[in-house]
Amino acid sequence: MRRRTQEERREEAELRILDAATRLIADKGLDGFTLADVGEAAGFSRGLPAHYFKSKDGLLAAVVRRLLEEHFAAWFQVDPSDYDLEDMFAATKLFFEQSVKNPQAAKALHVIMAGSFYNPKFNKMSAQLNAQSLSMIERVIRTAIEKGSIRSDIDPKIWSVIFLAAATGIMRQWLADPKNIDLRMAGEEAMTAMQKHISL
Amino acid sequence: MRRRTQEERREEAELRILDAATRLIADKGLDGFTLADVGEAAGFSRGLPAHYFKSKDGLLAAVVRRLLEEHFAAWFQVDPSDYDLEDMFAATKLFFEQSVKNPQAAKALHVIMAGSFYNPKFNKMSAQLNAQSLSMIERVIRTAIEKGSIRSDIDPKIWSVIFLAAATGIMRQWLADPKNIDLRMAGEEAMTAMQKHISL
Amino acid sequence: MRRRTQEERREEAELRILDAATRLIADKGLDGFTLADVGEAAGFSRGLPAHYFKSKDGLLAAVVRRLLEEHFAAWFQVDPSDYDLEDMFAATKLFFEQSVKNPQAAKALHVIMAGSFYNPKFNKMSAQLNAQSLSMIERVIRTAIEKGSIRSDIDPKIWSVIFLAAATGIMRQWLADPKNIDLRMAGEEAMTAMQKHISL
Amino acid sequence: MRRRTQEERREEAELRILDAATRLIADKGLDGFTLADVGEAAGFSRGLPAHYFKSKDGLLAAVVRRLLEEHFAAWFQVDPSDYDLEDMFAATKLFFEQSVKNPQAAKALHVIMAGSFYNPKFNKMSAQLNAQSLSMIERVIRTAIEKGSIRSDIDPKIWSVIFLAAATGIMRQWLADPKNIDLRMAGEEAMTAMQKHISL
DNA sequence: AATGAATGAGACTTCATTCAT
DNA sequence: TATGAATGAAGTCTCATTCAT
Repeated sequence: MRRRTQEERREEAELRILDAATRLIADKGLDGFTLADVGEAAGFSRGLPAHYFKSKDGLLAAVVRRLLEEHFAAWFQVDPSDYDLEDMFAATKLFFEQSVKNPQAAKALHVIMAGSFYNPKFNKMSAQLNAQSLSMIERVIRTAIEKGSIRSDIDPKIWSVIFLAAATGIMRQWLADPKNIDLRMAGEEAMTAMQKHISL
Repeated sequence: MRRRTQEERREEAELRILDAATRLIADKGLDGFTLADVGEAAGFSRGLPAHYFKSKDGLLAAVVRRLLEEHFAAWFQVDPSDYDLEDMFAATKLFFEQSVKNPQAAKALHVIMAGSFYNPKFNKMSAQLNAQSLSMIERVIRTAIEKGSIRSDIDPKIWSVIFLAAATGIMRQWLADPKNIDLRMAGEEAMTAMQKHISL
Repeated sequence: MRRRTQEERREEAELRILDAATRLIADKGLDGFTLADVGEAAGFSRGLPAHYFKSKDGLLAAVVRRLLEEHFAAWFQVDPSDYDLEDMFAATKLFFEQSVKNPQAAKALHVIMAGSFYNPKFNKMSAQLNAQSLSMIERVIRTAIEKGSIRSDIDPKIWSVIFLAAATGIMRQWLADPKNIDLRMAGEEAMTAMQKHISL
Repeated sequence: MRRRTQEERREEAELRILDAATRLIADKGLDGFTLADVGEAAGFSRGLPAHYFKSKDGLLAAVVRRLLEEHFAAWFQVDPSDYDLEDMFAATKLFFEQSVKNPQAAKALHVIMAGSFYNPKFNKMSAQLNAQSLSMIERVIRTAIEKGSIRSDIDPKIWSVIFLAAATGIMRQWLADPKNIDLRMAGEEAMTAMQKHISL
């Protein structure tokens, strides 16, 4: 049996570290763990995370990158041009499904977003994701109005805010108390309600 | 007479410290300032905040207490028993008004809630506020259903989640980017939409 | 008996820390001790030096400042305008005397100068001291030429380099091996030789 | 044939590593680079320097060895027995020439000497070089006195210190500020002056 | 032979907290 | 009462070194 190549070792180690970091972020919050904790949680030495990612911010950035790429790409990396209302609701549903399937990833992403409020390195990113989501929703609404599928007296900007607010707000509550909040039901109900309200 | 003055001075000093702390929480986040910073920002010595509030947690607790008492009492300290739908929407509107009037307080409260997720001393409080809000909304909805003012096929639990989600979600976006988000308009629009949707 | 005031405590503590740092620099070199070592050597906690001086560089800067101010002011903070050759040789002699009296200070200064070669924060300072010394010597020589007390075919720039080289070079050897080098004799002999050589 | 090539390759690789190390020492100081830096600067892997030289100290020792052997042999590895004053001044001049031709080597040597003061592994070497230089100069002076070419009232020990001081002091200034210091001129002038002074 | 992955000790630095004045 | 001096624990980060491939 051939031993793992260097590259494989490295790659696997990085992934295990990112996993451990994601878990720790979800479980203890951004300030609740140290780089050394991550190393140990991943089954490596206390120094390895720093060795790979140079700094805690570097590690967090890598975690964010991975979360966006591997878990929530459908939502965050979307081309809004050929998106209609149905697609958007479907994507939102997918986002919720993903989150239920991998609550730790969802929680970690949420924690990072919230905690990045004051970290100059991250608030730009979180602001960007927010703005990107808003403008995507807004365009979808505008297109739907033009197509005549929803009422024309709907303010797209306001309603993009409301839509995003509902989605993230429900998410927040579910993450805070997963046992008592039914993410899927609340999500669907809210979306249906909004859809009905703004439809012709 | 002399005695009174001492007490007053103490009280005023405490208030100035709490104000400074609120400002710093809003501007730099929970971990972005030290007790000494608070003392200096309040125009006192570096040691006074510790002297008055014993610890940073003590100071934060006092800040929370004050924010809830003085700024957001209408929302958080409500007796849901004699509350109807109108009252609730009015209270929400008031909450938004308060926040626009005193954004720093609103932001500080938000930051504390988010950041207290993993602070054992505070997550109980934030969970409580959340649960309290939810159950209050839920009871209001139930009562409204009984009174026949809203549809009976509405799930009070789900809709309390949705309502709170919308309110806090809009709040979050406004705090993150006050210039681009119109808190009052988005808030009112969202509330009206929900009200219409669940009404008979 | 009255206890020490806060200010006195602070001042004394700072001095003791600077003394300890000077000693450690002389004994172990710039990289041979930690801030914690300084605190303990001064009889305080391991954290105090960092508390006062923020960083190791900050502590070193304070040590330099103090050495220049308290031990070697005569040489380094001179107004060259009213200086003649005699004054300069006297100052040099004084510098050697000072060094013999307080070898630790002399050694610390030397170590810092040498070690600052690559520390951006300090090489400016050491370059400055060097340039300042050179230009002072050069002006003294020029004035002496004008006054006719030394030969006119002497190149002031070259000889300022030679003079400074001899002084610092002798210093260096003495510091490296105080028992085998007679700083005063070598210094005086060198100065006398140079003086004779450049005099008419 | 094959064997030879391997050895040559190894030898060339070692030389390139030593060159890179010399460059880095001159440019960044003893603590300003890592073994990995050396590997990369030499165009090899990050691990090769450690592989060849076992440790950083090992690498430094090799650098010193090479500098003394290849660049400054004339000065440092001299047999003083058959040396006269002329030879010594010639050797000094040669040392200066070498340094001008290969300033990086000169600077590296200087940096190592200065920085080795407190490195137990190296201070012995630097002390030895110093002592060796002094005793060589002293013997040359004594011989010259016996031969009657310089004054008998010259103290050989003192003057060996002065001579070495001037040479190294000028060197130091030139290394610190090569543009403003004329090493050759200052060196020659200083040597001529000393020679004249101690000659009959 | 050569690469680079992984370790772990130790440095710097920050700050809540305690204590002296 | 109020100030600020002093402590010490803990975190981040760097690297020489060892080890696997």
